[in-house]
Amino acid sequence: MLPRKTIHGVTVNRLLASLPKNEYQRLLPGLKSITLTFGEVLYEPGDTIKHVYFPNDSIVSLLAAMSERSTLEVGMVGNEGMAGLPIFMGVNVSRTRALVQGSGSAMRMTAAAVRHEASRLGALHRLLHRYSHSLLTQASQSSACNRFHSVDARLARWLLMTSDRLGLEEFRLTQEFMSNMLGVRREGVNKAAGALQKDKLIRYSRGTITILDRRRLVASSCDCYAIIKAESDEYLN
Amino acid sequence: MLPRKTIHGVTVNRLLASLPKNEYQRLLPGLKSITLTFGEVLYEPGDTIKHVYFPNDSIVSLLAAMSERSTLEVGMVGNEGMAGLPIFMGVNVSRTRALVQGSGSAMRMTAAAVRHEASRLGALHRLLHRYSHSLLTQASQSSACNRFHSVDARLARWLLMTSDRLGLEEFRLTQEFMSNMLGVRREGVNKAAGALQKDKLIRYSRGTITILDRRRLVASSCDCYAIIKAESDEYLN
DNA sequence: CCGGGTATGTGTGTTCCCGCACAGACGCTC
DNA sequence: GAGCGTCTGTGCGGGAACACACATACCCGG
Repeated sequence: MLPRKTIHGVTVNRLLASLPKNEYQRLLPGLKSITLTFGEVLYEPGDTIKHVYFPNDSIVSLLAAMSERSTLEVGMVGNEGMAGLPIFMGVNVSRTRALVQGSGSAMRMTAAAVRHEASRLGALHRLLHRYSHSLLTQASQSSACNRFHSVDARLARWLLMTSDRLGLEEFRLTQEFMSNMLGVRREGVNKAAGALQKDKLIRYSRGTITILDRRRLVASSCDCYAIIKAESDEYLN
Repeated sequence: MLPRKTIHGVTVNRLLASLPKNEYQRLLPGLKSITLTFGEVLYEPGDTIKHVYFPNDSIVSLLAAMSERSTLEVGMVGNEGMAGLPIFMGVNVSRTRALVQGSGSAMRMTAAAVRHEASRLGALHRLLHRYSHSLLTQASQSSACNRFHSVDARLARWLLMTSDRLGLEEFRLTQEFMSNMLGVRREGVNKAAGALQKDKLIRYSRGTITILDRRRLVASSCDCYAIIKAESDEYLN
């Protein structure tokens, strides 16, 4: 686990925390602390984006939805990022579904405030630029990963990414849910999870997943995990 | 075919063509007209980006390279865009391979000039923001497409996207090359291409591909084509 | 403690695509 | 026009993941 900035023991959004104090102070009036609850949908494809979200200890998944049945995660947003990036890019409509994958707190900002802030070349502007690159890299790498790597490896990667963003080794998620993230069937997740459990890398039962051996789990996942992680962590420097 | 801006009959980059005259004039000294030839590699993953490229009638493919054998296209850049976007986002290193997929001309600009231009909030800044969103959408949609759709449909989509950017119904590309773009084996491309040819949607022989029935080829491709195309075309407005 | 809903385990066939192995087929050069 | 390299066609065996179909197992509320 990386060291993480906290206030009163609660993880705070690292993107916001990287802002110089004066700029943060300027943004503060437009920021509102809210709670995101599992399953909540922030945007559907085609929706106008009204707010952006800076997760603290929550996670937002960005999904490409094809048919009603098939969805695939194309981006995962935790305390290193922001959901609602299109607003920053001058686009008001979301092309993905933004789904709360992990309950927790987040800072919310109106689209208008983000647009206003994007019209000046401050620290937030610079950070969001670099975050855009990070998200693009994540999408590209996941794309190739989904194409070439086994369900087992992809599940391992996904669990690690989730654990990193939650800052926990244990969390609750059903196989059904994960199947929607990985773009495979529920039975496929079952098989992959069974294999990981058999190797004592994770334990899970009825929606509760525990990472038992992080190091070996990383080994069993593909390099994609390390590549995406490096890109997500280092852009804040 | 869309109407396309031309100078002396040669297609010009639409992104640059969308700039107001005075801003274009300001950029002009930093732009150099060059020729890109098929197979040329502009950047490898990890390379420092020295120039960005605005294709006129050329095409640049952005590839995620996993093992030496496996590559997958994560973005296609034609006259609607720019290769080297990370520079604009404040990142100097490419995470993808940029490969010239179609010979032709392009405008080249130094990284320093792009950085300088990004430090003012002009028309280019706004356009590149929106282009970033377009590229992110393209990567996301392709990702899901690669996951859920058949090789046949994906090949149809890819041929259409290539044809759009070249502005031609006929072009030269081997099955081997396409297999690297689609992330499948050469034999898989052969089978898919054979199916399309049997249905008289395309004709091909020894590297020369001709689109015979565009309308039905669109029908046989997935919606992904239309979605990506809409996003690529409309951001310039 | 009993039922119903949710979550998980397992099996059987099928399909798509991979890996390998060649066999043609065309085109360029000497 | 002989030879060689590149590109294309095809066939076969195998494996991963699909679709469908159930058989549990656990949890919670009445």
